[in-house]
Amino acid sequence: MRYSKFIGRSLREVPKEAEALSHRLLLKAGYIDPLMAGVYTFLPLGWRVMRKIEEVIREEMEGIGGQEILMPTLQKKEQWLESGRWDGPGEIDPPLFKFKDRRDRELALGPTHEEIVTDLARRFISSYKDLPLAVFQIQNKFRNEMRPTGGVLRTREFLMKDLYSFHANEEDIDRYYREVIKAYERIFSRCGLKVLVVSAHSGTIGGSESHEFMLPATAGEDRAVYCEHCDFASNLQKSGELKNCPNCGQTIFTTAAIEMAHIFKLGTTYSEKMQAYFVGPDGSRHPLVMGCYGIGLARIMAAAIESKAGHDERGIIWPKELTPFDVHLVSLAGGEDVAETLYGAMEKSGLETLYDDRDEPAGVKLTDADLIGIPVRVLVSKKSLEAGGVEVSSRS
RNA sequence: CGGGGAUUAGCGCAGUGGUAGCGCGCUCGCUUUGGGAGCGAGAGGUCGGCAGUUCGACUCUGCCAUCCCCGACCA
Repeated sequence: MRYSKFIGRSLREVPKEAEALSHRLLLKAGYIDPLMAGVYTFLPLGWRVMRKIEEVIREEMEGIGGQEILMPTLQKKEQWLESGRWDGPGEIDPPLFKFKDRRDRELALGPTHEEIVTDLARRFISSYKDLPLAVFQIQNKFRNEMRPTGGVLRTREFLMKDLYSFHANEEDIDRYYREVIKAYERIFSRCGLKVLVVSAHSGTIGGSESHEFMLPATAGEDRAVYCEHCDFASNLQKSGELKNCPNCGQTIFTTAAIEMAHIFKLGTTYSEKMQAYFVGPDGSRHPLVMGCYGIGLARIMAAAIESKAGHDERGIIWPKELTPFDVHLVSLAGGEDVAETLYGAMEKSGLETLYDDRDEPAGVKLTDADLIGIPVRVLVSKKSLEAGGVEVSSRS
């Protein structure tokens, strides 16, 4: 794509509201644009990164047998009354965005899909022979947060991958839960993120056991404790302050962290409330054993930048899997014609190319290239041509 | 929801009780071109909203809205 035609080119000055590093860089480089508190447009660069993240997640979810579906954003009150999360003591937190349609019927925007998916399950799953079953979607969620923070780190509308699994018994969900953890570890490692898997509270989602995937980062709102000698790690909220590892007695470390993902063993909480049963080999009815597993896509985008390898003083440095384009082609004075030809050839060969064809001084184009953070740069100029060709360099 | 800060051109900011300016960006022309270029000429504003005080309000007062930061919650 030609940078001269982009909607959302880089900014000389960053809006002062941005404090978090990833927020500043995403705004300055033209990846996102704010609409209101906690609501953003993803501009071409930002959306391409989101699609890359989506692809990594999709591959890994399909790799563990997840079937992709798309459930509605508009949800009806009745199902939320069934689960007890519409209002009252069991009300979901943050609360639902609720409103009425033209017939005065109460609706909500979905913040998560346990109700919808459990309803699907009770109608489509009837026998133990149908189990296990896992479905996932990548869909916009709406949460009426008290306070959105850190740009795209915590928003009121956000793209989330949510996976739901259904099992005949505890042993089977234990097995699948471990598979999901491995798939998540692959997702984060492919996105260049070194995360801690910590045990956590399950909040208003409910269930018996839950884990969070935390990225140590100063912008994080959470705190995690972990042991460097064994695999003990926990959300500080759950473990409380610790000096020594409860497993091996070694010193415990504490770090600020971004919650990247959260997974839950829901057990039969929802299936019992919503009467989602299956018939076992013995011919009697049992409630489905459920798990749910969520990842915030924009958080991965922001976290990749917040991580140590994701930026330097000049701008963003994308990992290969997330970069919005494979190559950043930059023409400088005297290199325009060759750059045009090269651009055509690169596009034709299937290389995703961002072509900075603007008539701008070298300083502007090079500074923007550093800011945008595409890992490979190809420079064509009079100087490079005199030296026999083009310059290829790596952002890191 | 509690506390703090803010709202003037696309972005960053000045400013005064007498009807608004700077830098960047944008448009046109010329010059320039290896690290955010130069000169010249332009376009762009109901000064967040509603009341009030006043001969006169962007400026003073009140209410409201919106945004940011800190706290409790989340992917």
